[in-house]
Amino acid sequence: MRSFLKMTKKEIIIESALNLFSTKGFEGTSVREIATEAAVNVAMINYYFGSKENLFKRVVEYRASFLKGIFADLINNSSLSSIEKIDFIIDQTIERKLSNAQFHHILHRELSLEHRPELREAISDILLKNMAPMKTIIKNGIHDGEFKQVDIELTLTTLLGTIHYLLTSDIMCRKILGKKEGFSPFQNKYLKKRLSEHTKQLMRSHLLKK
Amino acid sequence: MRSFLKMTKKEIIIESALNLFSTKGFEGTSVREIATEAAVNVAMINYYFGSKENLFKRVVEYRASFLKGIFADLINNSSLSSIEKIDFIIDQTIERKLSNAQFHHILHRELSLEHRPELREAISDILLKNMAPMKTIIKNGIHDGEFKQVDIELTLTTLLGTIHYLLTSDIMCRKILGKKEGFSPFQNKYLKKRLSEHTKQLMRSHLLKK
DNA sequence: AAATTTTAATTAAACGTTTGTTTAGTTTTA
DNA sequence: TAAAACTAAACAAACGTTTAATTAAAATTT
Repeated sequence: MRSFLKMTKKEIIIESALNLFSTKGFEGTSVREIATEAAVNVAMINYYFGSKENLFKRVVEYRASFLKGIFADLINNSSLSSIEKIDFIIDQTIERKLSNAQFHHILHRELSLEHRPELREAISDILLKNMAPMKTIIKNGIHDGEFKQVDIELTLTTLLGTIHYLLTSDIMCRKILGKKEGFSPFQNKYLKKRLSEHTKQLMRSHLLKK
Repeated sequence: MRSFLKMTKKEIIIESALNLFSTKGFEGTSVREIATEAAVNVAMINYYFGSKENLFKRVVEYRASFLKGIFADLINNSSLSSIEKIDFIIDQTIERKLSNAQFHHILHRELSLEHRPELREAISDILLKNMAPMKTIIKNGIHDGEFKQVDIELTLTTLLGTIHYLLTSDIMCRKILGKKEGFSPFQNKYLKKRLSEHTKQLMRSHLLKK
């Protein structure tokens, strides 16, 4: 059992729901399971959130706030070259995706479904807002002559796609890297370093002029 | 309604299930929905497949056979350089992922869940078998001195991740590419070409020695 | 070729569970 | 003492599955 120290019951429910939704999916998780995990009465969930679907939205909102405003001040940092900014973005993205792997699973799973269109809209907006500053950095790099004239949107897709694809599941990650069953990828320093080095090298040869 | 010409009822059920599972998820789809879509009695599903979960496995098996044995003979084709083989793989992968987008959603969604471990095992094996010949091609390219000494597994991750990430959802695809709501990405020739050119260019600068 | 038997396909109805949600009452807090 | 937090129990609806009966097709025997 996790420790729910210094948390309101509402937060405990959200954290429990996040945990279950990410491993079992929305429809695969019952409110009774959430209640048990959070050690509260079933009725409390509807008392606090009105409905299961509403709880789901609050889970997304709750965690989405973690992602806000990153990279925004990186754009105007004149002491870094564009490729150094890309390096920074790569490490930040790996760090963030690794430590919130579960949450990212929820987002992308929901995106690939055709239920709850407003939620899909909200999720894609979250992800897109995150891409906006990256886009500007590449654009500036091109404008300054540091970068080649690449396809900006698809370059971002490559950056995020590489990291995301590896983290789709622990099982795939293990198999891609040829690791044994004991290997748990998501808390692994070696994995972080290897992924970081590959992605940086990739972006350098893709972006930098010769 | 789709036309189920020249299909056995079993196949009709599988196709209907594939369609619904991919848009609403496994738990989000009821057997009654599947029965309605396939225009058969509810009991027929358990009659033919035993259970809903079994039907799901059969859906995966059914479509997985489409993916078998591709690229296997590409390895020994001596009339193509390694980078030309990569080009071929890129176009094939785009084509295949685009025309089976729904099915790929099912696979990756199931992978990101922690339900049904045997199925996750089976799916990751399917995906991995697909990567094996690609791996060999890159390995050979390196050995022949045509390619740099890159991280082979992560290079594949990049190749597949780029394509996969763009196709996570039509809504994300539209937003990444800055298209209006009418734009339907998955049957779009322009998208194919743009994605193909970007990925090829990316792989060339990543793999080829200068 | 017709009649008969056997097997397979199909159906409507019901099964017991589980689902998300609500109610009505109780305890706790302010 | 009024509002908020919390509980056990019950709610109807939906779930996957099974049953028992019927129709259609295939195989076998006359």
